[in-house]
Parts: sequence; C-alpha cells; structure tokens
Amino acid sequence: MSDNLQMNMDEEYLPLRDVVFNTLRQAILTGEMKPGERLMEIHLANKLGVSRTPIREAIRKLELEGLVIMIPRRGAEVAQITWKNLKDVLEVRRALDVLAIELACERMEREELDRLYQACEYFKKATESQDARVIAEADVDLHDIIVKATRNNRLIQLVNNLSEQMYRYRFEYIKDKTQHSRLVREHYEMHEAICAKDKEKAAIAVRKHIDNQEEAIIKQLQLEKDSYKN
Amino acid sequence: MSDNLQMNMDEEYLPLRDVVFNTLRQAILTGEMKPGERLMEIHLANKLGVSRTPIREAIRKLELEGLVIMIPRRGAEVAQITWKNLKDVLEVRRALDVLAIELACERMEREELDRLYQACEYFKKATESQDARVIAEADVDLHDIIVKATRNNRLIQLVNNLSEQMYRYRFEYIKDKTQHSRLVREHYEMHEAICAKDKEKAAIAVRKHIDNQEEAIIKQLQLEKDSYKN
DNA sequence: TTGTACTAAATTTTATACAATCTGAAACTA
DNA sequence: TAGTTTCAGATTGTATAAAATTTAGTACAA
Repeated sequence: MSDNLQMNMDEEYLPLRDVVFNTLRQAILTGEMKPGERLMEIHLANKLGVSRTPIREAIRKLELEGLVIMIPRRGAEVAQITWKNLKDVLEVRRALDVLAIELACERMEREELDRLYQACEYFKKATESQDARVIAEADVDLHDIIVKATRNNRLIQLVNNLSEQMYRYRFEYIKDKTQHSRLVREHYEMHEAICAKDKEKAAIAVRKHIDNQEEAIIKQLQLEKDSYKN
Repeated sequence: MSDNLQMNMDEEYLPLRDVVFNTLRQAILTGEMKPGERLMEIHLANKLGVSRTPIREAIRKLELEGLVIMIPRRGAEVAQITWKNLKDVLEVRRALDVLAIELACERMEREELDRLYQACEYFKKATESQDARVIAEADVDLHDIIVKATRNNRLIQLVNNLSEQMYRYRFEYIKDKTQHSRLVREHYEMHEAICAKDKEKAAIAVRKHIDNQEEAIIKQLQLEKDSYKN
C-alpha cells in the first residue's frame, strides 16, 4: 500500500469510525489497497493518526459490505475479487438495474426527466473531454438520477453498493474510447424509454448496458491475468 | 426489552462480537426488542456479561444491515419498520426471488430437485401439524433449496437478509390457516416449473407467492395500527 | 537437510479508563 | 407563567492497557 492515505476531515462532524470507514473503502475501491493485503490495526492507526478503536469499528462495517474478509484472530484483509464473484455481482446488479429503470418509468417526474436529459448531454460532452475521471463521474451522476427516481431507499442502497464493488474495473472500461459512442447512445435510449414509460424498451436498454460492461470487465480481467500470470 | 437475553455460547469459537451480533439480531427479528428501543452499551454489556467493545462492534454491523439506526452521540436504536420501508423491501425481494428461481431453472440438479420435492411434501405435512414454528421452518428450508441452487453467493446473502427483515410478520402470516392450502399448492407449482425449466411459469409462481405475503403483512400491519392507534 | 520443540514477537481480542457531548431538570429571569 | 441558563448525570466517542492467540524464528536432534 502506498503510504500516503489521507483522511477527509473537513466534514462538520463525523465519528472517526465513519471517516476511517470512508477512507479505507475509498482506498480499496480505487485499488490503492490491493486484494489480499492485510489491514493491520496498529499500522492503520498510526498512519491515520487515530487509536485502534475507530479502526476496528470501520473494519467491521467493511466486512459486512464484503470489501474485506475476516479471519478470526488473524485479522482482516482486502477481499479477493474472483471471476466468479464478479459474475455473481453482475448477475444481481442486472436484475436490480432492470427493476430500477422499470420503477423509474412509473415514478420519474417531469423535472427529473429534464435533469436526466441534461445528464445525458453532459455525459456526451464528458466523453469528448477524454478525462476518465470526469467521464466516470458523469456516468455515476446519470445513473444516480435513475436509481433515485425509484423512491425505493433499499434499492438505492443496494444498487450503489453493488456498483461500487467494481469501480476499479469500470474505471479502466471507461478509458476505452471505442465504447464512448455506444455508451452515449445507450444513455439516450434509456432516457427515451423512461419518457415513453416503456418498461420493456427500458429494460432491454439497461440489460445491454450491463452486458457491455460485463464484457469489458471480463476482457480487462483477462488482461490482468495474462500479465500477472496468476 | 425483556431482561433475559441469552447468548448462545456452545459454538466452538466465535469472537464475542459475532455472538453479540447474532444475539441482538435475533432479539430484534423476533420482536423481543421493539422498534424505537435504544441499545445502550453499558446496559447491554452488563446484561450479556461482556465489555462494551464487542457490543459496539456488533452494533456497527447491525447498523449496516439496517436493523438499527445510529444517531451520532446519542447511540443506536432499533429501526422503525414503516409501511414504506416494508414495501421497499418487498419490491426488491420480488425482483431477487424472481431472479433466483429463474437461475434455479437453469442450474438446479437432479438431486436438488428431489430434495425440493421432499421439502414440498414436508411442508404439506407441516401445515397439518398446526405448529407455526414447524411450518415456518419448513418454509424457510424449502426456499433455501431454491436460492442455493442459484450458485450465486451474493444473491443468496441478499435474499436471506431481505427475508429476515420481515420474519416477525411472516410468523403471523403463517398462523393463518386459510392460506395453507394455497401455499402448499404454490410450492408444488414452483417445483413443477423448475423441473420443466420453464422460467416464465416459475417467475409467475414466485410473484404470486410474494404478492400473497405482501397482502398478508399489510393486513397484519393494519391490525397493529388499529390496536395501538399510532 | 529436514523435522520438531520451544521461545519471542506480533497481532487480535477484550476490558477499562478518560474525554466530549448530550439530556433533562432545577434555578433563575422577564 | 413562559422562556432561558446552568449544571449534574448519563451516554457515547476515543484511547490505552491487559489477556489470549497466532506467527515466525531459532536451536537442536535425526
């Protein structure tokens, strides 16, 4: 792990455990902490300048999110991402994203539809910028609008969690310029389908969207496998 | 809360935090701890005969499961179950149960199909026993066979979690004898559909199953509302 | 060289101590 | 009386200490 973890302290008040939780989660999702790497309490406590208690509590939450696995009396380590695991996540995510867009068809209001359209436009512009971080953020914002329109907090939470599980791969995926026009098109398709309240068309569009993502991630994983030979 | 929480200590080794976690979760799901009730650390620590540390770590996990909500510097309390919240959970569960049975159609093996049939028969016998606990257990076993057949660990975990969220209502639901024959029939329908690998028929059957459950739970909630006038 | 027993170091697990914050009631003011 | 202030007690948040366990290293015998 690179030795420059930094905590974001400028929130008005958050218990340290939550600050630590966010910090570690971020480090894991961005790949700064590699799968298999151990999370040692004293080490982390020193690095982040807090005591071990908040570290431990943060790890408990990461454990339940599936980002780290615990081995009793040995400690926690960053969860390995296996191919199987990823396929499982995507399988579930596909179903939930379909549900989300179907509900969005029913429940999205005019004002949100407008914002969704703006987000589509903004995403298009973002792809032209060639800056992967900007593109990724625009993508997240767009999908967020759809998911929030479901008005279903449980669904929102689950979809967000599942999406996060593969952030690091999506990042690589989004760098692939050849996909950009397709992504832009699919976003517009989704917007159209929701406007028309056409659930079937919407479902088909999201499925395609996720299928593409899955394919890209698998390709990505294949590359890593080849280069690291594990 | 009744003052006789008991921890299950006979496992070979589980960290105290996990024992506490299971104990508290059980207490919440069975209704022994009522929504809105505060979880005070010292109190719980004394009652369970451990220090505050494992209590705190258990609460962190309950928090992420949505069973308790945290108010900073005020502590945790058992999450209120609102109507909205229940509808949200059921909405997601419906989608995931459909996914599960569809995958089961693809992946269930001969031996599991046999066990599923046995579970159907056993459930039928259980309804005759009139013992709600026996019936509930038979029902859980049956659905477990289907969900496990998906081979998708993430899905298994999520469905189990969502099911648990309404254990206390299902319990009342299952006492309603007029529903029994319908439940038995629906179970056989599911088994048949999976045998035939007929995803559509299977999906329809589960949806009906959950719709019934939803209706019954809503009725139940209505009753409580009337009797407590809140 | 390999295998085993023993010891020391590292690490997690649990308990306790201290600090910060909140709550609620009594005292006080207008 | 209504509203504010103050303060004690309760409770959470954080840090540190003690206990239990695992890991790793070393010495010694086969």
